[in-house]
Amino acid sequence: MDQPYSINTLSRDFNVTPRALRFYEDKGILSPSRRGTTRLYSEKDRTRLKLTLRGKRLGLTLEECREIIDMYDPAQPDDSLQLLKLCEKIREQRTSLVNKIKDIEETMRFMDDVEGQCLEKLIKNHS
Amino acid sequence: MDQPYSINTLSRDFNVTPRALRFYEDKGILSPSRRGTTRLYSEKDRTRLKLTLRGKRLGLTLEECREIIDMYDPAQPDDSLQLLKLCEKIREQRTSLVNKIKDIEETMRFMDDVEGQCLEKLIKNHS
DNA sequence: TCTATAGTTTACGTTAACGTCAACTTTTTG
DNA sequence: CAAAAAGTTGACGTTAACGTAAACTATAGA
Repeated sequence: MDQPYSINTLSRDFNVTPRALRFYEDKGILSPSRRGTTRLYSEKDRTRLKLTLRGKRLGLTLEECREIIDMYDPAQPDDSLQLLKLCEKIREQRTSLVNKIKDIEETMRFMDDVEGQCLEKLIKNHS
Repeated sequence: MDQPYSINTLSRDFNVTPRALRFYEDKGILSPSRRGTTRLYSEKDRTRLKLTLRGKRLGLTLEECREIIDMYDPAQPDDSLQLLKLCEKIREQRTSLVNKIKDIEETMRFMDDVEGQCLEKLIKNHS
């Protein structure tokens, strides 16, 4: 269940290169333990990697991904002020996500429009 | 109504630098006319710029933006085969957008989760 | 007409996110 | 135990998307 993953296994599972995994480690996104010099990735690393790749698909930078991911770390602060700051960050992220959805919806409408014109021409060609 | 825009006006309107506008021209996204050597941007350029920036916010490359934008050009083909290919492209783009929405929804759920934990701790701190 | 102001081209610099060797060191396995 | 397989650390290369500075040119207002 909680067996560690080698760098090659993880890279195959997520379809990224080992180089990328080492790079993410450099950027503080992953922090595999070591057996000697060999990296051992945990379930937590898998989760963080998954969140990172999801963020990338949405156009976030690795730095932005890390910001989001670090929110989740059980090492969350106990300090009320810090917790409130976290809540504010969450609010900002939500706004940004809502805006992205709006962008997507508008792009969808754009596609509909283009498709409409396209079909019209196709029909015309066959009459 | 259809007065042309200077490079500075356009850059202010969309909050991008003149350098970026020239760069987009280099990449075939914008194609302003000229009065002498000075660029004159049309309404069409504004539209294309708007679509480009929208694409960028969704994490598309300029090249991908151009692909989408070029679909709309009234210079659409009359050739049925080309039109069908365009339809296929539209289908692919839709799939990609739907996937992005899924990613956003999952990220939203993630945020909810983090916020939940956060509020829990805050309440605990005040009891 | 003179001088700001706006605009142009050319070209090198920069940052993010890896790719691609090279040169070793460990493991693992037949 | 020897050779192949897996992994490691540099370190330089690459692409996208501009930033930035230099050196002019054109145009517009006092």
